Amino acid sequence: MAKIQSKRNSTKKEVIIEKASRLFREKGFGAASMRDLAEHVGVEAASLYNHIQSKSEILQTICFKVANEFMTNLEQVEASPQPTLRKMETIIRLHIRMMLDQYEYVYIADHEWRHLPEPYLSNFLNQRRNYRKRLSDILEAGIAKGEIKAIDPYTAVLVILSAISGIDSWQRSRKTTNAETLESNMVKYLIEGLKK
Amino acid sequence: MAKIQSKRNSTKKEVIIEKASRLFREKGFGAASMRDLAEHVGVEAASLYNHIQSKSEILQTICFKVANEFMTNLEQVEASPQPTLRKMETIIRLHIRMMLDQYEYVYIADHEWRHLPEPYLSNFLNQRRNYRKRLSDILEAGIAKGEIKAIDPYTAVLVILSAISGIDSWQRSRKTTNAETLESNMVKYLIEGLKK
DNA sequence: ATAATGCACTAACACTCGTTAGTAATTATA
DNA sequence: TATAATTACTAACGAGTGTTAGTGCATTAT
Repeated sequence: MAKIQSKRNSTKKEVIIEKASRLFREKGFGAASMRDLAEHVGVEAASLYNHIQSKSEILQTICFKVANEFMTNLEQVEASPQPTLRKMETIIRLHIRMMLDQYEYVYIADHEWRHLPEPYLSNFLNQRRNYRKRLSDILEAGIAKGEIKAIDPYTAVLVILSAISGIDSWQRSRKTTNAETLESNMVKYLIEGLKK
Repeated sequence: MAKIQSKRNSTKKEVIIEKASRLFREKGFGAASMRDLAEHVGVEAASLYNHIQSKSEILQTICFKVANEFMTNLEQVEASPQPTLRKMETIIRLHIRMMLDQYEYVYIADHEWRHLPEPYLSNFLNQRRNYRKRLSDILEAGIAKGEIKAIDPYTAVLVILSAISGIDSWQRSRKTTNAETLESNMVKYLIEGLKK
């Protein structure tokens, strides 16, 4: 019979989640059906349930995988002794690079979290709020130390994160600009706005 | 029997679209059902079809209403003799204000256009691409005239539009910051990045 | 060799979906 | 007041939803 596990070093569950991430991004979580997904995996819909518990479990896995990755990185930056501008640049570059080479996952965590069932939804939103708060704390500390311009930290965080998440609308027209150029252009714009 | 048209100066179709915009924004186009919508309007689902032709007609109406409003404004700005920085500020402020007081509509045009059926989908994306191109042309002209910093125009447009569309994640925590403050903070950050 | 597990299969359940037909009730026009 | 046009209603359609039960084959462990 048709077997899953095409690639080595990845469980069937991981294959399903990878295919699902592509599908959820293209059609949206609600519009993507399990039969859709099964077809992409090369299996009947019912067979998916030998590896996952539910459709929304897939969404949970994706959302929290991304959230954890960002959070881990943030903690490292917080613990480092770098000046504020460097900290921000590190964070911005990580966000851009995640957006570029884990596009599907990041996109879903950004746009499809609405469909998380409780209590995961609240959990996710709390983590998100917490992340932004700590980012804004970094900026605030930088302002207090006179390292960066006295801009409203909350607005700055909003602008920075939103600008990066907007890269998705660039993904579709990759031809004109390449990734490194985009990254450096974007960093320049966003960091310039923080300098004194 | 239960009648629609609660407010004067608005046809029943407009009432339906207004309620739908709220619903589509909250649950997403795919997850919002016609029976959901009908209940909010105070009518049976089938009755909606005396006023609209299909579910996706509602989405089309919303998306193109927003697109046209932005396009009209852009044409006025293009035709004006203002310096580049003023042009950009006018556009940025319009975007922010649209986001603030036509939130539901703008949000849907921003996030739910995926679900437009062809040929409306292509049409919409063309308009969007065109809009961004013309914005970036304004910046390019400004750079050529030496009025603003020599930043990559495409990246700048991406950052500006994305930053503004990210206001939606602020909408939910309105308490801390008020609208005018957010607008002026955001304009400051975004315009500062363009100055020489 | 035998038992045990893993996994894909078919079939089906219990919905929900957008939408249409046909009819009754209401409103506007004359 | 009689007639025409709107518009809301009930009932139902066919298709699609996530998910479960039960079955049998294939690989692995004993």
